[in-house]
Amino acid sequence: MSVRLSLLAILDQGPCYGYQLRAEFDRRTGSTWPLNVGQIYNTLDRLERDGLVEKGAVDAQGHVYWQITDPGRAEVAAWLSSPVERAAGTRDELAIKLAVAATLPGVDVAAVIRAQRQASLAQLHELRAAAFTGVDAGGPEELAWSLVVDSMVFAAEAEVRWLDHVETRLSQRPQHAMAIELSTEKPKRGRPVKVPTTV
Amino acid sequence: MSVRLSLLAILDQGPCYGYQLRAEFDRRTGSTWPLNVGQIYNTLDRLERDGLVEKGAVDAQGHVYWQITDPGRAEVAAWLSSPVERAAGTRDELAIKLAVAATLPGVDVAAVIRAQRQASLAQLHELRAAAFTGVDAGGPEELAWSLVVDSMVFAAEAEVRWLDHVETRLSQRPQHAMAIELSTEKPKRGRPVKVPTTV
DNA sequence: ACAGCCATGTAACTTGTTACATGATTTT
DNA sequence: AAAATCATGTAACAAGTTACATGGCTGT
Repeated sequence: MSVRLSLLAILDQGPCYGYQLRAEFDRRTGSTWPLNVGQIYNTLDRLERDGLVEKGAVDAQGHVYWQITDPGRAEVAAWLSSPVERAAGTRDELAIKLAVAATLPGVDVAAVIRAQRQASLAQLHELRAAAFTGVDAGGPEELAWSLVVDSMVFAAEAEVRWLDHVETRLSQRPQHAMAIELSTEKPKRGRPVKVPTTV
Repeated sequence: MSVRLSLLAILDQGPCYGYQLRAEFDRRTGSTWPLNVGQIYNTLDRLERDGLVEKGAVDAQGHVYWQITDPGRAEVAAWLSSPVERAAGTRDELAIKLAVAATLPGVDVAAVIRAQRQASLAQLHELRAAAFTGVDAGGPEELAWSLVVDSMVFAAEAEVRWLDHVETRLSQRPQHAMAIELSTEKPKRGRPVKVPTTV
């Protein structure tokens, strides 16, 4: 939902045309995750379908301007005032992968962890180098870019720390103590979700 | 891709029928992200379409067993041996949101950060409490669950740290120094993606 | 003239996700 | 007998993403 809502939030500042929206999004996210132009028009159509934006005027150059509606403004306000729920809400690809790999008898978890750790660490170093070149950040665009890179650095650090943590915990017990065989008995549902949802 | 590949990896251990697959997935991920049953059959159909699994025998109870194919096995091997690329590859909802919010003139970024920080911190405390109840983890299922919760703890910690970091950096300069007005000039593409991809 | 960017759009597709229908079996 | 769980499936949709088609304009 972040692309959709980001575009909506930009439109909340004033009407834009499609191509312009991409540039606005790219600048504001430090061009870190460049957006395919087609997706803009796609998303605009869907936002219009949902009544959050509407086609506005066309200027002399032929630019098709889109403007936000009242429901759209409400949507943006709700987005900005409510936190992003990730921990319990969204699936964590790496956590899933490692949990599954660790509980599968035939899998060399240690190797999976090693490979991931190496890649994550390499990434972290590159990120730190990139972050370093951007500390002199003068303009707002550089600052925005710098914040995004920092978030990646923090996330990568946490990832490496967690990998080490997992490696330690797994090394304390033999591989077979972790493995879960395919149950031939009737499957029972596991314990109910214990992780709080905080919604 | 993680659900799809997780199911495939489980099938790599031996044939399963749909309903069983859900239980296997749930147990192995600590029932943290319970899977809608329908998605299983959905995913199996798509895996079959892609030639990664095939319908196998039906037992006396009427259970439809699915088995992995050679291409499927190769896919699992590739998945396990290659790292998950998140930092530069996948979009970070919160980073996008904050970067956009911070560069939008009319937005009270500080309030957004405060709200997020409060929610993330509350989540973190709940997670730590949940993790604490699980440290005595005896069985493999408890251990798997514990690892997943730990990953959430580490991620939440990093999130809070980053939020504080952002707050500090933003408080150093006035709000207007961060804002990026909608450009009326011809949009130019920003700097090319500087963040390394490590692929 | 030709290459390349500006600009709008369309069509197809991916994974994930939910709601619903339908029976069989099991438990209470 | 009723309720719950087991088990398989279908239909629809969301958001993201890409490839492609089509013009106009601009710089070389």
